[in-house]
Amino acid sequence: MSAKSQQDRRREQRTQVRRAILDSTEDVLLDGGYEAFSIRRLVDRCGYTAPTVYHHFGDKAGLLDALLAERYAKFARTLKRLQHPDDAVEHLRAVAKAFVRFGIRHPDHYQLLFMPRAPDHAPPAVADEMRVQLDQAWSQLWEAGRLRSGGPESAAQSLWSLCHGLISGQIFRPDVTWSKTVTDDSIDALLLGLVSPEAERTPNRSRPAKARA
Amino acid sequence: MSAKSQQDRRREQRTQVRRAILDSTEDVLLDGGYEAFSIRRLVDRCGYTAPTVYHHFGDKAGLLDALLAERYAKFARTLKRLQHPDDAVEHLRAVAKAFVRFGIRHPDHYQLLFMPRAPDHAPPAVADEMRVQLDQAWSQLWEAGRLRSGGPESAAQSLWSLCHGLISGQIFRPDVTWSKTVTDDSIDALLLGLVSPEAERTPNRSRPAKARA
DNA sequence: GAAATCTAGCTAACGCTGTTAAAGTTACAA
DNA sequence: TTGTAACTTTAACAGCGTTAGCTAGATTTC
Repeated sequence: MSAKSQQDRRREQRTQVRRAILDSTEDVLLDGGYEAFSIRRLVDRCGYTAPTVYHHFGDKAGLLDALLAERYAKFARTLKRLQHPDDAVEHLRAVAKAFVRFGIRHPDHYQLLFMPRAPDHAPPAVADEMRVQLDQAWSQLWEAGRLRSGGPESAAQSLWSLCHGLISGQIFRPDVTWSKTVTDDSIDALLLGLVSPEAERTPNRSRPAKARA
Repeated sequence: MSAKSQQDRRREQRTQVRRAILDSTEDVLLDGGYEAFSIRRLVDRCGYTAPTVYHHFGDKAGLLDALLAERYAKFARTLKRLQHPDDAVEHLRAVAKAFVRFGIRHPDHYQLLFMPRAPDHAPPAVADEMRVQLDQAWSQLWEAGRLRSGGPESAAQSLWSLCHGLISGQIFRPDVTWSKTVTDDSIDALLLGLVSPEAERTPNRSRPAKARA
């Protein structure tokens, strides 16, 4: 029992150190932004030295990935709460808008999660979960014959691209006065253009076929 | 006469040096990509030393801006050739698609022109010309009452965001297998969702009100 | 209990980056 | 000839991500 508890205590200490480093990472990130973040600044803040950080996280990317995995988990939970299991279009609309809002409110996290530093460096695997989730909704619409043109991949990538463009535009061009409705307007418009209303295909029109899509 | 010609010769020498540095910049950029570009690599290639580059271009951003101003001028000329003065929607469609195609074919130039390195660093002023040109088309549609919702700013920023998202997605995620039709599909869909067909507004319904937009 | 092993953290350094101060060189003007 | 201005260089600064090599301490093994 003692041996086991010793191991546990050591593991606990390890996670405590990781916790402290991650918290300082978040601090530095928050008050300097992504561009200003550096290992030097981090170790000045958290008291440890650079090699300790490397010992625990491998390299800078590993450190940021670890931080982002936590943040993404939180975000994924809020996205799960938005599900409209009965209406694929409303599901896509809600997730897309929430996603854009998240990106604009947390530009540093967004950059780390979805804007790879180099073309070959893929973002953390956890960031693809959402895409898979959305792909399901698109397949559903495709099987229901409600995509006006193109396949479900094309539609999924369209919405994905629009969201990314909305976020990075508003992040990187604060000098532009962005329309307050651009996010809602563009997502609504794209869905309107991609998806045909339910009534067009199913002959039974028990429901009034929706004012929106 | 002699004095003047001397001055001219000096100016000519100056532009020659600038030309040589810019050409080497292009070379380094082409075979290493944007990430791998550095002043050191540049001066190794072009024979001059770093302070010479700084003397002529101010700093790294100035050097890249100078290169990009040239490249953008070429690009703007090809865009001008696409104008459909009689049909604002077709004009927007053609310019948007050409723009995305340009971005994907010249990722390094695109990054420099439209992806500022820091949130406060605005892209070169020359890059805004196109936006102004497109804004005119949107105002035209707005005045014709053909925007389904939102104002012309919102619509313009929607299309702009979509284009940017399409390009940066396909640049930075070569691991994803992008749909070959995603650019056309998404631009068509967004325009379809943003702009109502001409017949909807004018009471005379001589045309069947919906082939494309 | 003593020896071997493993872990965590440190100091100091490497090679790279953008940038610049200061000095030397060259060409033209007075 | 002397002065002035532009041009180019050498040498360096401050910062970056990263790592080799060492020490102190805890854990395991004999």
